[in-house]
Amino acid sequence: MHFHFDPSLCARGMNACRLPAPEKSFGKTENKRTLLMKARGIADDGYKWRKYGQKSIKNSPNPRSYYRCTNPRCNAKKQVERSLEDPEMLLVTYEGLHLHYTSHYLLPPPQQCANKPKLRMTSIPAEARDRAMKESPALGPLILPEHKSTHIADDSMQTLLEDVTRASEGLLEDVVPLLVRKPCDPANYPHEYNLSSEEYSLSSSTPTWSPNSSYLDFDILSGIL
DNA sequence: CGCATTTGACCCGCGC
DNA sequence: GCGCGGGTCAAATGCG
Repeated sequence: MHFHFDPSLCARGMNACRLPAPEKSFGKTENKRTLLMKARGIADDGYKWRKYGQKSIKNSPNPRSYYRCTNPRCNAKKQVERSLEDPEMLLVTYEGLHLHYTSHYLLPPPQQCANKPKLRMTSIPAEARDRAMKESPALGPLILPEHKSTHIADDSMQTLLEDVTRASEGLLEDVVPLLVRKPCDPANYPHEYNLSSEEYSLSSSTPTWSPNSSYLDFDILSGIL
């Protein structure tokens, strides 16, 4: 399994992930990508997953859980297991493509967001923003100088969603946090802020998201857009 | 009652 | 051929 992990990002509360090249599995190249993300900061990926198996893995104290997209037309799967090095980290391996879009891309009218949290940009390092700007010009409207604003405007959000929607095929959708797609829906805040790590279970089909973590990791976006 | 989760059994590829 | 390990199936169980 190949992944690249930057501990400094996690130290800053980022969901530190890299998208490596597709892995080889069983002798053939598959559309398989592994993410490493912090358990308490993990975002709901917006899809409904059905757990269909769990296996204990040799030389690992942590079982691996197998999930399949509940959409019958869809062959997307993912595997989730805790990292050996850091039990707070999750290894999420996505395989296959979503053959459908999620309704989560639909944003409510801006006025409905008036009293709801907006995307915060403060935890995004300047170098990451600069790199994302260079590599993903489409994100330009989103990347605001910190001294001007710490929030993303609704129209910028719309721009992102349009770009993401255009670019999204399967795996991309998996790594776009639900709150990016639908930030104003109270249903996306199912857990209390003080959720303890003990309460978080890998058996849940809907990983938790913590409002204390950054919503949007530009390292992820710059890697996939 | 319908759907999701659990979990042991089964299948398959690989190495020896 | 055999054993091992990873992935999937499916019946049992739990839950809303």
